[in-house]
Amino acid sequence: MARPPSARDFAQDVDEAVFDAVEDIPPGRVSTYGAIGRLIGVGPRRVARALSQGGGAVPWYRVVRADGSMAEPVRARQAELLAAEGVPMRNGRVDLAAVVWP
DNA sequence: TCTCTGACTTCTA
DNA sequence: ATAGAAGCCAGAG
Repeated sequence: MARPPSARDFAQDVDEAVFDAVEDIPPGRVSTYGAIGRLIGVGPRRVARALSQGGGAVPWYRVVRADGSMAEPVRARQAELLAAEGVPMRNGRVDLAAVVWP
């Protein structure tokens, strides 16, 4: 639709970029909020927000914190899903050195 | 307009 | 390794 860009459209575009980057993560690998945010050009909190809103359509569980830990609300579920993909974990934290995705 | 909050990160002690 | 503080981005009241 020919229509002047608005702030809301821009935000939606950023969300798409986040989802695209998350979908691009191969199975058995994980990435971090900060890494994705830097690739896209937004802050890590913006990535987390995008996933919390519409992460249901993407492998959000392949996104973990910078230190390998996971978000509280989904921590148990995420650990289960990652373990199912063969992601090595250590005391509740993902072994980023082994599965981190550039 | 201001303030609070959140699936975050990084620095310093 | 743990803890506290500052920074950053966007939505809700």
